[in-house]
Amino acid sequence: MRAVAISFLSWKRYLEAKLQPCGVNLKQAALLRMIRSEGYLYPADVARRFFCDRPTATSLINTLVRRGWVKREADLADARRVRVIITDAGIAKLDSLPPDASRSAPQQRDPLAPFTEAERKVLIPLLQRLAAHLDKDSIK
Amino acid sequence: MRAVAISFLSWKRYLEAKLQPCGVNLKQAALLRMIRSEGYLYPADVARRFFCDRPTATSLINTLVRRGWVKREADLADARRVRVIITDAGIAKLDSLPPDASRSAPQQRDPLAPFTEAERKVLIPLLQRLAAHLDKDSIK
DNA sequence: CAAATCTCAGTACTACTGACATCT
DNA sequence: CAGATGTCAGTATTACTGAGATTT
Repeated sequence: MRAVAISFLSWKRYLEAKLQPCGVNLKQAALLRMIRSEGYLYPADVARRFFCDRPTATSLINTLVRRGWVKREADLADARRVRVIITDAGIAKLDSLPPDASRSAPQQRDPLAPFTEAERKVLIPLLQRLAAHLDKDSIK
Repeated sequence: MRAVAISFLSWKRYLEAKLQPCGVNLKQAALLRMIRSEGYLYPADVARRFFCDRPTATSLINTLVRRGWVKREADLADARRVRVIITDAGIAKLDSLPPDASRSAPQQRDPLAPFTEAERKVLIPLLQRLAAHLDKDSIK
């Protein structure tokens, strides 16, 4: 897990440095991308995906609302719930980000650079199994 | 990198929940462990190891000083520098932590549980190479 | 009424920038 | 003096707890 932590933290710091001129941090960019691709998210979804509590999700959402990148919308099916949707400004902001500033789509600094094709074929499925294993358990 | 992020964040949340009753978070525990094992650290070391800036390292150290777990000491060889050393209370606190609450020494929830012995022998070196690759680049 | 969902108030910690004092 | 090291002030974000409003 030490190697996982170093990998993640190095990568995070690299991406944050890259995103910073855009006025976005890693979590904000990831959240915007999720909302755009899914159409909307409930605050509880946000909390689950970011491994945080619901009040924390509220503040994550609030910072994006303050920037004008997302907004809240009533959910007609269940009035307890709120849909978080992306705004035009949010889409524009996402489009303005450097293309490799994502956890999943690297280019300039390729995490896989030091590995051969055969090693990648082994490493990637193993990593995905590790993530699935740890993630599953974390849903208390 | 997505799998790496999910693995790390799930693991982090699990450990933080475990450490919380002790009044320590993951970074604090890791820092205490580093200081104990190395004897002392300079603030610049702390910044490098936690992938943060020097002022942030100062506040990490300050929170531990406030708790009485570490203290600062003059460095005789270079008067610009400060050594951060652990106190008796810090050692006692470390010893009181649950044994598997570390990034490196898991027990109750084994991250490697779903893997066979052969798979572990493959995954671990690959992960260490990934960490070394990303970490190296991050030293600007 | 019990449970789910969300938010608010308050607190603490993390992280950065910019500035500055000190020492090599 | 240039460079390295550490800290301070100020600000913003993240994260939690505890409480409360609303809806199912």
